[in-house]
Amino acid sequence: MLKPSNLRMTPQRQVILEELRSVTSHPSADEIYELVRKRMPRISLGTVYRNLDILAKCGEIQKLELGCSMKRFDGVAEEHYHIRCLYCDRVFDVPPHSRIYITHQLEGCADFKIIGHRFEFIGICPACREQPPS
Amino acid sequence: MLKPSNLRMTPQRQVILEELRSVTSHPSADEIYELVRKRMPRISLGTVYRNLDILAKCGEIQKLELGCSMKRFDGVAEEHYHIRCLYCDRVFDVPPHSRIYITHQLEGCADFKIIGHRFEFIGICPACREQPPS
DNA sequence: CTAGCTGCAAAATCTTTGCAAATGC
DNA sequence: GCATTTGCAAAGATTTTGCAGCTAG
Repeated sequence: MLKPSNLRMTPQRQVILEELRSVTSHPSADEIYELVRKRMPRISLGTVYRNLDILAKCGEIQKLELGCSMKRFDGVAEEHYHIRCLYCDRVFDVPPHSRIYITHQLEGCADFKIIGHRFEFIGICPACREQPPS
Repeated sequence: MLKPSNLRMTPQRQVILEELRSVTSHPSADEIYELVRKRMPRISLGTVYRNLDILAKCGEIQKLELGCSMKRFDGVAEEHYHIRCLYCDRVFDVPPHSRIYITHQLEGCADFKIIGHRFEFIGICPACREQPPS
């Protein structure tokens, strides 16, 4: 979680961080852009992308690499798993105590240095179970 | 692994399947296009995309949703985990006996119907350990 | 025959980038 | 003051789609 000292806290960066932290919906860059635009109508989408990248590199937020076309972002920096609804594509947090212990020893991949893993549950959310999409 | 009877086995589809099954490199659509083009110079990229989609929907191949910008494809239909090199981005298979037992019971997500999971290891491959990229 | 498929090209989607002006620190 | 950041717009990268002609079964 390195924070290079040459980074500035611009109003744009501040608002992007605040808006992302105010929701639990794991929004895409474009959704964050729409949220931020309500407070800062002149901000550009490029600025949103640039700041999300920078904030993710600093460890302030997470850029999620889930199995959907767009990247999504999470204002919670602590690693945790996610579960995505197959139908509505919404993403929810898996409670941290459900984090699975993953061994870093993989038979047959002995020469690989394992440095992490990505884990995503796929399921059907309560809302979509009630009312499957047309 | 449903195979709708209204599907035809065209030469293009056949060659795409053969080429994908002839490699273990988990190629992207564009890489498959290049492979197929050696045997079928007039094939179009659109046809490759359309056939990869159809073959994946039939369960003949897998469309991998890994944490990289392009989708990659796997000619092995059986589910197995993958490990991707952080440096060179190459993807390797994790031997099937390393498959981890994942409980479908998730505390706190009780209302979610879990139907699967995606799991990808990130590591550094032997080649990149020997000679880190510049 | 005819539903499904192809090649081509244009469009769509998501993300990155070049540049000149503006601005935190 | 000056390196970083911004808005804008254009370009890039990947994937999808419309269409008219072709083809497997």
